[in-house]
Amino acid sequence: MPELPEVETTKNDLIDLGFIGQEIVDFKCHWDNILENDTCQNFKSFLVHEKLLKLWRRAKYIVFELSNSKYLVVHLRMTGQFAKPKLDYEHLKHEHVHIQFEDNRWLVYKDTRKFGKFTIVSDIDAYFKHLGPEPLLDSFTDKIFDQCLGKTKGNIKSRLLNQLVVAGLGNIYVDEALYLSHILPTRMVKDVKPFERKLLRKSIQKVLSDGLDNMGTSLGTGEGNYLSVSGRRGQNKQRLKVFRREGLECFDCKSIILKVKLASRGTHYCPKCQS
DNA sequence: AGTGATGTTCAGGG
DNA sequence: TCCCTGAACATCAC
Ligand SMILES: [Zn+2]
Repeated sequence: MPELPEVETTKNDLIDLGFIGQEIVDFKCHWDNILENDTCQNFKSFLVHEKLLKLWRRAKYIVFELSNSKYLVVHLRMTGQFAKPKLDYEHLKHEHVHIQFEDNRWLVYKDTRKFGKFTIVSDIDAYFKHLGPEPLLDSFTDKIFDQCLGKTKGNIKSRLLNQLVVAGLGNIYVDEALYLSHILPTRMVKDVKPFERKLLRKSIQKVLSDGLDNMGTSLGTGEGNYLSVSGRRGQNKQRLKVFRREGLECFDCKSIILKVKLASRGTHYCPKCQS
């Protein structure tokens, strides 16, 4: 269930697989709903003979830039991941998309819950136009963040989960950033003061860059657990201060971390450090 | 065994 | 405009 650090790590690991510069020679899909805007046959005829020029990320999307000036955009949603490439084609459980490159290796997309999406995009700027700013760029300033947050009616957590406000945050890193900022997730956006907005912007960058340094957060061991390319675990779980720590002591004040439901999501906070 | 929860997003409706 | 709900699915912990 990848957020920005997990998607960035996956993208970086995909680059390391060495497919850039190669032509796509075959394409198979076994679950049509993963293909967003066309049939498997059309994806295949569109992709085959095109060269992979670049791999990059925007928000939680991975972009495969192709030689026909078009883009294969992949969203991992909850459980999407890329398996270790293999020379011989096989179709294992939970594997839904297979892309073969000219060195004959198959790039394998697996997705336990099948929520992931592959989309062919022509106008990439238009496709991403609605998204909020990239929080790890220098252009993500206090002023920009303040403008994006606005003074809207709802609570701060829901606001931060909205990809149109800030791109790339998800449930883990929102809870963590709010903890570092001493702000309760339930606080109304309009009640988040200017100095708190500055601290929140810094905290967002802190939790995301720490997450990235640790190659993402792998929480469990089951099928739905986040893993980067070839099944490598992220190491960021040990750094989490509140997420999935309900019932345990706050590292700062020793209060018991609480968990409630907010924005239809499990939400973790310290009742003493956050207000 | 049944029930609710799970790291995402989208559409629909109040 | 904003947010809640349900849906898209499979697995896991009670
Ligand atoms: Zn505390």
